[in-house]
Amino acid sequence: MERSSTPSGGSTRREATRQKLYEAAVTLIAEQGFSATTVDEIAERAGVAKGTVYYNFASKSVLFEELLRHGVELLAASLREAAEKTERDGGTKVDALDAMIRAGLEFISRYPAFTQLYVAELWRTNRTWQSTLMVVRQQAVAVVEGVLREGVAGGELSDEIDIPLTAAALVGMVLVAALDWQAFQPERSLDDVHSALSRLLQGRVGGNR
Amino acid sequence: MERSSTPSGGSTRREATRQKLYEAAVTLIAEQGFSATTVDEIAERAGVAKGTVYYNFASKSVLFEELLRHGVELLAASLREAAEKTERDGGTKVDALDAMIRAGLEFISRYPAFTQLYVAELWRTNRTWQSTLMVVRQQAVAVVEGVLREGVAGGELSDEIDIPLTAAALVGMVLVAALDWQAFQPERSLDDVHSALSRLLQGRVGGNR
DNA sequence: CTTTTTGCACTGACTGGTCAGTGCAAAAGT
DNA sequence: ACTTTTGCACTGACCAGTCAGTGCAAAAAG
Repeated sequence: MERSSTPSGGSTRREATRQKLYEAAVTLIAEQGFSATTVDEIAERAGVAKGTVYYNFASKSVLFEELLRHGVELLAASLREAAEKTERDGGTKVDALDAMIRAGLEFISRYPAFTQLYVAELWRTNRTWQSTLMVVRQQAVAVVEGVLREGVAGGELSDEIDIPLTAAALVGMVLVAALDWQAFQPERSLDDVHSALSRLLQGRVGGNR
Repeated sequence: MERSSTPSGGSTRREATRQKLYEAAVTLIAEQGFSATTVDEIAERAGVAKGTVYYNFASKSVLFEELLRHGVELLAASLREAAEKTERDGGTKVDALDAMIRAGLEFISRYPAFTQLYVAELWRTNRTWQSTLMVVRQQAVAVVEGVLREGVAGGELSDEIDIPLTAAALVGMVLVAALDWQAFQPERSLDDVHSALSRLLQGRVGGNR
């Protein structure tokens, strides 16, 4: 019957199967979208029988929702870690933002499919995922907002900035630049992309140095 | 024998039907995605019979492709217009970028559904739309690249900026900030969003004014 | 002027195929 | 022993695309 959903403690075999299903689903859904991806395809790509999908997940939608939650935890964790590391190393808040941009780019280049899928589904007016996605989004944006807030409090950043809007814009800038990089200019290095974004963040676009 | 055709182009009735179908399709696809939207739904929302969809468009995909082309032309035109107007008024290139940000925001708030759909479909690895979407994307990004290039040539902008990457990042910033605004903070005014982005562009985030 | 023809625009019932989800007995782990 | 996975046949809903036919107005014929 329904085992407790906490992964810690479940059998290893089951967990391994779920992992294979996540990986298969994330790439297929990123490529084709949720509706266009069939459960048969997911099962086949994961090398598993169709029945196994339904033994492990209540439905196709549930599989997708758990996938989203799983993925965004990884992202939020790596952003948080980047910010904290900068903190420990005595960097400024702008340094922390810069480190987070890099962490974001690294995440996206490691899990491009998850990012594609996230962007594609986030702003749907569709009621189905909305609640899951709101949570998921908030986790990522909150980390950036936290750093901005501390920067303003400490006088390092202008107190005129609009924290939620600026955080959203920064996340968007990184997200879209990264996807564009992967999709349309894959020959560029991560450093190229990082320094372009860094320059934008630090206002070194206008004025000749 | 010659059918009475209106001097410029096809019959008015046909054009009106196609317009209704565009409008119905754009909102439905933005809400649900391409695959999850049925032709029956589109026809019903447009107030026509299903057969009419196929009388006017070869297939569901073709309807969607023409919709994309139609929409991005509006966007590129309004960006171009904003840049040119700034030019005429003797503004700087940074002023032009700022005007384009505003034009982008205005476009998005006028056609939110188109923007949603564009973002959701653009980075799919799926082969189906790729060619159409590349063209569509290039039309929008090229306008921004043009202004950046002129700014660098004229010495107003740093010659160290990576034009394609910066253009993509700027477009992304505006796109995502605007969608976030619509979806999660709709009470904010266009001016709020514009000034937050403007501040980011002009590097007034770091430093207390 | 009246009747007939022509062709465009549209209609909606229908078809052939697809796919999420089920059921179950046998096999394979652990 | 028990949990998990397999393989496969099956169902019922749903959906893209088709097609024979309708309505209408302008043009041609009478």
